[in-house]
Amino acid sequence: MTDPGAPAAASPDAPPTRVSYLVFRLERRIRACLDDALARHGVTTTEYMALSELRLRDAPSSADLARIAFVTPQAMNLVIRDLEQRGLIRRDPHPGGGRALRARLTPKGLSTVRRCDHSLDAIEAVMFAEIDHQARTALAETLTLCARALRPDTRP
Amino acid sequence: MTDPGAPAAASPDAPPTRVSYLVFRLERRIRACLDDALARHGVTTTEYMALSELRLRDAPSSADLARIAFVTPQAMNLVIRDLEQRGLIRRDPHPGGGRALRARLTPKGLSTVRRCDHSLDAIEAVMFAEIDHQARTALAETLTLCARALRPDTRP
DNA sequence: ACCTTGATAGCAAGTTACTTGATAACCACG
DNA sequence: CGTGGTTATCAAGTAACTTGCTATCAAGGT
Repeated sequence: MTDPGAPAAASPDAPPTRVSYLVFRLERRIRACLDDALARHGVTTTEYMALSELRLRDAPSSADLARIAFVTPQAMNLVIRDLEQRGLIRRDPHPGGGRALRARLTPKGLSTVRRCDHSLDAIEAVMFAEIDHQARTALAETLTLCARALRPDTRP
Repeated sequence: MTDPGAPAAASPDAPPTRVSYLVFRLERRIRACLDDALARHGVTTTEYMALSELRLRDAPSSADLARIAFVTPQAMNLVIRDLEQRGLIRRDPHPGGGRALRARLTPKGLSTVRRCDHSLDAIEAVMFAEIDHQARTALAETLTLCARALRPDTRP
C-alpha cells in the first residue's frame, strides 16, 4: 500500500511542503493521542489546557482565559462552568467588586492536572525519542516566535 | 491589562511550557488567519488541505486521502464529494476495476488552490518575519520527525 | 459455482469545540 | 444620571469531525 507519509511522486509542479501543514498534522496527531490518554482521567484536551493555564496564572477570570487561549468568552465560559460543577475549580467574586469571577484550581483539580501531565509526558517522550535536546529547545523557541508574530493584538 | 502571552507569574510550582501546548496554540492562530483568508476564495482550510494533497499526489481515492490526513474515510468522503459537486475536482473509476474513484483537480480546482497558496504565503511571511532561514528548515524538519514518531501505523 | 474477506463509497445520526447574537449585571467616567 | 466598558450567561448555529450501518465490487478458498 502507498505510504501516507511520503508524497509518492507524480506531480507536474512540485510545491514544497508548507510549515503550516506540518503544524496541522502534528497537532492532529498529538490531540488524538492526548484525547485518548486524558479520557482515562475524565477530562478533554480542551479542559486540560484550561486547567494548565489556571495552575500557571493567578486566579484569572473566564474572560482572561478566553483571551489567553484565543477563543471567545462564551466558549471559555462553557469549559469553566463545567469544570466548576465537577469540582475541579472554584470561583470567587473578585475582591475589588465587579462581575468577574476569579477561578482557581481545587485540590482535586490540581491532582487531576498533575496526573494529566504524566500522560502528556509519556506522549512527548515518544514524540521526542529521536530529537536531541538542542532541537527541542529550538523547536519551542521558534514555535513561540511564530505564534507571537500572528497575534491579532499588536504588542511590542 | 494583562499580557495574554506571558505567564504573569504567581504559581507555586512553575511547570515548564509544553511543546504540545505551543503546537496547539500556533495551530489555532494559523487556522484562524487561514480560514479568514480562504473564505474569500470560497473554500475552508480543510478543503484547501485536501486540494493541496490532490495536487501533490497521483489521483488518489477518497480513502487514500483519508489515510493521509488521519481521518476516517467517511469524513474525507464528505469533503471530496462536496468539492466534486462544486467542480473543483472530478472523479473517474479506477482503470483496474474496483469501486475506488480516482480524484483529480479540475483546471478550476488548480487555479483555486494556487490562489489559496498565495493567501498562505502571505500568512507565513508574517509568521516567519523574525525567523531566519536556517531556523525555518530546522522547524520543518523537527515537526516532521515528531509527527512521524507519533504515527499509529508502525513503519520502518 | 458459492461464500467469505477486504476495500471502497455512501447514508444517517451524534459529538466536540467552537461560533455569533442577545440579555443582564456591575463598575467608573463624564 | 446616563453612557460606555467589561463581565457572565443563555440560546442557537456551524465546522469538522466521529461511530454505526448498508451496498457495491474484486479476489481467494473450499
